[in-house]
Amino acid sequence: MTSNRRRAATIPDVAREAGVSRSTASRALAGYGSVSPEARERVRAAAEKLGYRANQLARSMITGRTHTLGVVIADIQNPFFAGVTRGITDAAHAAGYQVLLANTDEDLGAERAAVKTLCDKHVDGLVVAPASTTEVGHLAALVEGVCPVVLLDRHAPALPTDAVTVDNQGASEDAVRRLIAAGHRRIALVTLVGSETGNGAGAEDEASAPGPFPISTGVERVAGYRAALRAAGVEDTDAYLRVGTFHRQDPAALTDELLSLPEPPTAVFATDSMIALGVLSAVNARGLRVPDDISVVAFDDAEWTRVVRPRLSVVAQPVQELGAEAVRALVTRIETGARPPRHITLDTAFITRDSIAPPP
DNA sequence: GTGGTAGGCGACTTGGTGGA
DNA sequence: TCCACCAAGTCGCCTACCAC
Repeated sequence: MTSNRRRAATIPDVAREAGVSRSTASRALAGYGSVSPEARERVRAAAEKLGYRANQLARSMITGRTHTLGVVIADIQNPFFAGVTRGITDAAHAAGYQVLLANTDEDLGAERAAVKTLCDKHVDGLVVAPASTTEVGHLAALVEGVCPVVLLDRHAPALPTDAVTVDNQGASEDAVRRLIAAGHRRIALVTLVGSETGNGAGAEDEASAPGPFPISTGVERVAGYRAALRAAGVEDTDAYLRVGTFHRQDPAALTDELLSLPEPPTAVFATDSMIALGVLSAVNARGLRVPDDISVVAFDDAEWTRVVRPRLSVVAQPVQELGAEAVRALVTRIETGARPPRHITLDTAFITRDSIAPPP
């Protein structure tokens, strides 16, 4: 079987067309050494005529660099990661890098496969939102080797590399404190964790039990929730804490279970905007009104939270800036080599809208 | 300023050799 | 004949060096 694909023009082709040697053509195209203006123009014209494009594969062989970044995100459908990816691609292009994207659905096995695939493609570095911040052996091997890694949205203390996050605990504590200030005492938290954790949290029968959490984000947001409740004198801080498993438990079902309790919560804190959708779905299904019957607060300022009625009060993260900062940290690490790992923490802001009211 | 040449990058294929 | 193993060659490009 023969290929219909025409052979791409190479430097020898351009040199022949321009009537110069390969050396001169190469010098003129790459902009090094000395080339007369006339020869440079002839080479340029020949390259344009032949549609010459430098072979990046061949160039990568020499330089050892592909100018490609691998990005491993947890949930491509989540508006948070859509915004983060926008920040990543903009910052990468500005720095002269292309991006290869992989989605893991918060699954550790899928993450390991994605990391392997991207490394096989010889990306210059990886931005990873890890499905687990405790099981990071596959990333540790890279950090110790030749592929720099920057963690995004989550950080793993055992992994000596850069991480870019927000102050999840502080932001969560602040959000719950605002519900307490509005008079609430029965405040629920609904969250999801990855599907394969290796520590039991992914088991079906343990799904609604509080912790352990495989992701630092979950640990910190729950810690902030508990801290705020403790500070308000609430003894059983886990009575209204519900932890589901990504793709197994529906946040709406978890919320419905909470609303079935003899003393149901008067407020719900959803740890991301997708979970908030599930919470609202369950609230609507029961004919309850926000905020008259139940107050709702979400982590993430997704666009829809500003459009629905009532508009949701949220913890806003600098979503695009998270991605851009991760790329900047990664490019610095690629281009300047080893330096002590940094944990960059960006600020959040609580946005008060219409979904908080005193308890009924 | 220019031309010619050699070496090297990494993954893969091809061909030669030796042993079972 | 089959298999395993190894060396050499392939691809396109960059770079250094020397000669003119």
